[in-house]
Amino acid sequence: MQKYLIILTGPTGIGKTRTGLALAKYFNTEIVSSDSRQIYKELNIGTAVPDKVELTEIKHHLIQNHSIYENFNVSKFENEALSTINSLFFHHNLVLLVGGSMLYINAICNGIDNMPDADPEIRDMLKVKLESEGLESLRFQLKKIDPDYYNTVDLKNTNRIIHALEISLMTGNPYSTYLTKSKKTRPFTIIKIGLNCERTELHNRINTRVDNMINAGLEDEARKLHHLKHLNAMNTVGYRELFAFFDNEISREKAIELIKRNTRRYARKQLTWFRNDEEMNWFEYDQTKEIITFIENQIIEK
RNA sequence: GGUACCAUAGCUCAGUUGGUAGAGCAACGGACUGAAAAUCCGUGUGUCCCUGGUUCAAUUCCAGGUGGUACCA
Repeated sequence: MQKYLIILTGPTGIGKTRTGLALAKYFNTEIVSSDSRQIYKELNIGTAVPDKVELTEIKHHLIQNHSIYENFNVSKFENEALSTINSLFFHHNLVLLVGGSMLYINAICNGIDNMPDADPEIRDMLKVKLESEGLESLRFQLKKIDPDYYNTVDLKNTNRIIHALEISLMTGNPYSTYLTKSKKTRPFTIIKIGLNCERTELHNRINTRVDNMINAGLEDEARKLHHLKHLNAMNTVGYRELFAFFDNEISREKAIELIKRNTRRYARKQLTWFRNDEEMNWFEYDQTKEIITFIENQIIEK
């Protein structure tokens, strides 16, 4: 029996949760999340996780099942999401993957190369070096260790340079030797559904949603997490702007304004990524009926 | 109703001694292999309020109109 993974995605605030629930009910199946922030159990309001009613109506996976104290990453996501999806196929012919994290979705569709997780000590060491000697020094080191990657990487992107160095130093092999550029094959058929709407309306939806989050108590939630702002997981829109307010760097009003702006920018970045995906089938956010028809036609054809 | 001041990018405003204009913010485009809601790169998007006049040339000067603000009635 052919298995289908329906990937439902789109910019933040477009209504993926709602449409996902409707599809899950219709196809009598379960939802796997592909959201890099909803995966954390400590985050609620700011990540717009499905509420308790929604989570009991339909079984969700990879929602709030990890801690912000862990060093979660895309590779762990790939492994965990794939094994979850494959076990769901034991009882379902169709499974939903719902979320907007582009790289995570890409890892499910195309896979990601195998390499070890970065050693936090080596990363810290490189950060110290960055502080004391500057980015130029890290570039110089990368040029010696991995000239191939040095020639292709964006040399202004500190994160990428640090990552290439930490993997190279840890393993003794140049980072670029781990990049096979091969696409992994999956034992299921993928159908990609993208939700969208006119940009102005998307901005309105986002602005309203941020106001709703503030009214729902986002400030209190963020205040409790303030002392954890150094964690990777807390470098998140909706929290970091409030942290800046708590640290007296900006006003409360300014923080809310920045949350809206940064959410809008995130949505644009998502659209940039998804736009280039030729496999994406685009729908307006309220076309649930059309989406169901589309999926059914796809399945019948195969 | 009268007088003064203002009208330039989505917003706040510069500016052009007359040669079709530029800052900040916002916005937009792009890259993307273990931090990805991350990180990085790039782009002015304009009937200079409207209609006449002067001029080789008007967003700029002049007149009128329209809209706005302030003050006086």
